[in-house]
Amino acid sequence: MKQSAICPKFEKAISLLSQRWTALVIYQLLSEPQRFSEIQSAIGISGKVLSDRLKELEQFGLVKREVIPETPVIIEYSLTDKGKSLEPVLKAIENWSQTWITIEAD
Amino acid sequence: MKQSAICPKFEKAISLLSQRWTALVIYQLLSEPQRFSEIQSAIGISGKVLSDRLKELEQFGLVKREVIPETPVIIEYSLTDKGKSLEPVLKAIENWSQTWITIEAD
DNA sequence: AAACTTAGTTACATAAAGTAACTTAAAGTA
DNA sequence: TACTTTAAGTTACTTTATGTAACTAAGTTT
Repeated sequence: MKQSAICPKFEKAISLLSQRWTALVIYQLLSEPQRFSEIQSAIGISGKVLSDRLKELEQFGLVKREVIPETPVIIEYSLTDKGKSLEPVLKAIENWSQTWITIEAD
Repeated sequence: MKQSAICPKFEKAISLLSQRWTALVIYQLLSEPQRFSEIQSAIGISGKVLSDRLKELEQFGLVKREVIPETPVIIEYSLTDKGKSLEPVLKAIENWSQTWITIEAD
């Protein structure tokens, strides 16, 4: 029984990125900082799960939540450097998808 | 209400890769073709879910299942070209994880 | 004051994943 | 021959994650 030679850092990264919605939220924030409701309608995630994901991503240091005291108050989510550093990963997926994924018309 | 400008191919790729275990299974097969039980013990996935994932990946054209009529019979799973083409994606994640993920000792 | 918007939260329903025992087929062992 | 083991799954059941929709709190517009 040869046990997992899988690097724990890699495993942790994978478990982060393979949570549903996580990659899409990051991808969405890659273009620009956004508000809760913008992310929500852009990717079609429920408020509950988006709320969960943003908290996790914040804890993980990938996303920053900022309260902008305009009137009315704006709550803006943006990527930290760590978050932005995932861009190559997302781009690699994007690239791959253009070559290998087909969408069947129905 | 500006609706999803997200590319459907990208979205499909993301929904594939952000299913739990999918990326790890592919990563594992990247090194060499393997048998069911090898994958299972290497990444610590349950038989049930591995079975599900392998079927999905086969349907998706990423993995090939081959019955090798040795004695005893060997069932070998390997990546197709489409599967292998995910290597840059997995490597990008691996790279990222080495720079940005920390494992806390406890 | 009444109605609306933003950023959530709560309660409940459904779907996905984990666990452990079981199955089937072939092979090895007593 | 009967008994056990191994590989590759499957099944039944439990736990966890996600989805849905209604609700809240604070401020805004009418």
